[in-house]
Amino acid sequence: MVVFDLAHDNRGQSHHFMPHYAAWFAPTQVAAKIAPALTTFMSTSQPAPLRRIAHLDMDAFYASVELLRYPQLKGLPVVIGGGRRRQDEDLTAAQGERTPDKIPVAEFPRLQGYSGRGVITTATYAARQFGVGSAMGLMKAAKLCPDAILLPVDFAAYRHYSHTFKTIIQEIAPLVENRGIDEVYIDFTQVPGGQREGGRVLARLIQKSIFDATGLTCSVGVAPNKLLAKMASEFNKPNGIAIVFEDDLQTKIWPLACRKINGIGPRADEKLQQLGIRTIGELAQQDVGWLIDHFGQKTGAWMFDAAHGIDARPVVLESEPVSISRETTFERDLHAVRDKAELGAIFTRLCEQVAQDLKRQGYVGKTIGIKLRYDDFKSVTRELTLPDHTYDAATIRRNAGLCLKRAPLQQRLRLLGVRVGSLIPLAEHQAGLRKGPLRAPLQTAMDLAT
DNA sequence: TCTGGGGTCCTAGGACCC
DNA sequence: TCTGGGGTCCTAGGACCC
Repeated sequence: MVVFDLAHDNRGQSHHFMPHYAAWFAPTQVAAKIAPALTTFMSTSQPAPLRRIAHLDMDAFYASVELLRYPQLKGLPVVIGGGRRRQDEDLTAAQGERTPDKIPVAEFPRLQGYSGRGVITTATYAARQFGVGSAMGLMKAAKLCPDAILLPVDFAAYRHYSHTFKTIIQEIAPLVENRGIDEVYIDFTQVPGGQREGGRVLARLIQKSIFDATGLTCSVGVAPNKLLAKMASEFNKPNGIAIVFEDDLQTKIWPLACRKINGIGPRADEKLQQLGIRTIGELAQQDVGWLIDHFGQKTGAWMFDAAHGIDARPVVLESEPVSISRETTFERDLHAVRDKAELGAIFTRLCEQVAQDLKRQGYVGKTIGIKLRYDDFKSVTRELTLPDHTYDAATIRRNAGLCLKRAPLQQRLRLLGVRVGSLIPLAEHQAGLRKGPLRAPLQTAMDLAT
């Protein structure tokens, strides 16, 4: 393999790159000088690298992080979720002077006797044996498996481990796209070693590096694109690697249920089944036009491509948030009139939290919205757009209040949410404000001149 | 005793402007 | 007086994902 040493990139770091990599990452002057030579070189002696995209998915992430702290729970039925304060306090009290790993199993809170509206976020395999699983109500789970240990969700801990494993990946392969707390896409195409055994060698290196640093395992799929990589990462869970090439489409992808395609959810799947389509292979046999007739231009065309393993989406390194929101389900259903004071207090607190989130993350938004969920679980949203961006809690509260007035309030409510959308970075907004007063007179002068 | 919280993207209709 | 498209913004709902 030919390696060019480009000495230093614009962050002052030293790297070795394969030639075609240079055009992307070298300082412009260097790239300009070597580009013609590279083009000749590539066209004569270097075959284009295969596009190799990896999807990495942490195995039972929340439960695994909890087991690092409480190894004595390994193999036992554990569910994580709820968030009733009682569990936190029980556990804190139970800890006392002991380190977490020394707390006897008998002292952990059980599902039995749980009351409240929480749902399961994660269940260990031992717990799943009893038929409990993600999104199930905790009270229902308590009936199925009363002896299961119930741990409160600890997002601070999960975020910490999330940051750790993502940093490790980034040091090995710099092109990483975040997909929530426990998943990433990685572009292997230009990474040294990324082509070896179709990506298996690099996947193994990343897996081992994460395990050595954290004790956590993950599963990796490497394929020509994100769509196939995402499916592949599920093939050999847990702690597995799966390599998929274009030629594997018919043997490895087509036998799978349509629901395995990321983007086909319960509704689309049901509709497909009604049309007699169950597998991706069957989906692939359909006519594009026919799919468009049933699912619309965009979805139909997308489904057709997906079934044929086609997906050109790039790995996206950074993206700006579109909206920031807070919502809460009440302990008991509340009525807009009879529980006005309680509801008002919650409403104000949600607005303050959103305002705080905006400030902390450095954004301002100009669309203020609310979400209501009624006791029959039906939801409505109302929103309005302000003339200017804001992160001010009182402004958000006032306008969210106007939204609330436009919603039906006869029925009792189970959830209230507040959202701020149409976000722009605070810095951008402030720069705009400084320019604002200057621009108006200039505009006028120009208008007069023309 | 049903069903959390934080997001993104798409659709579709209406307003409004050119 | 009637009749156009196209583009953008706004709003409400819904599917989907982690």
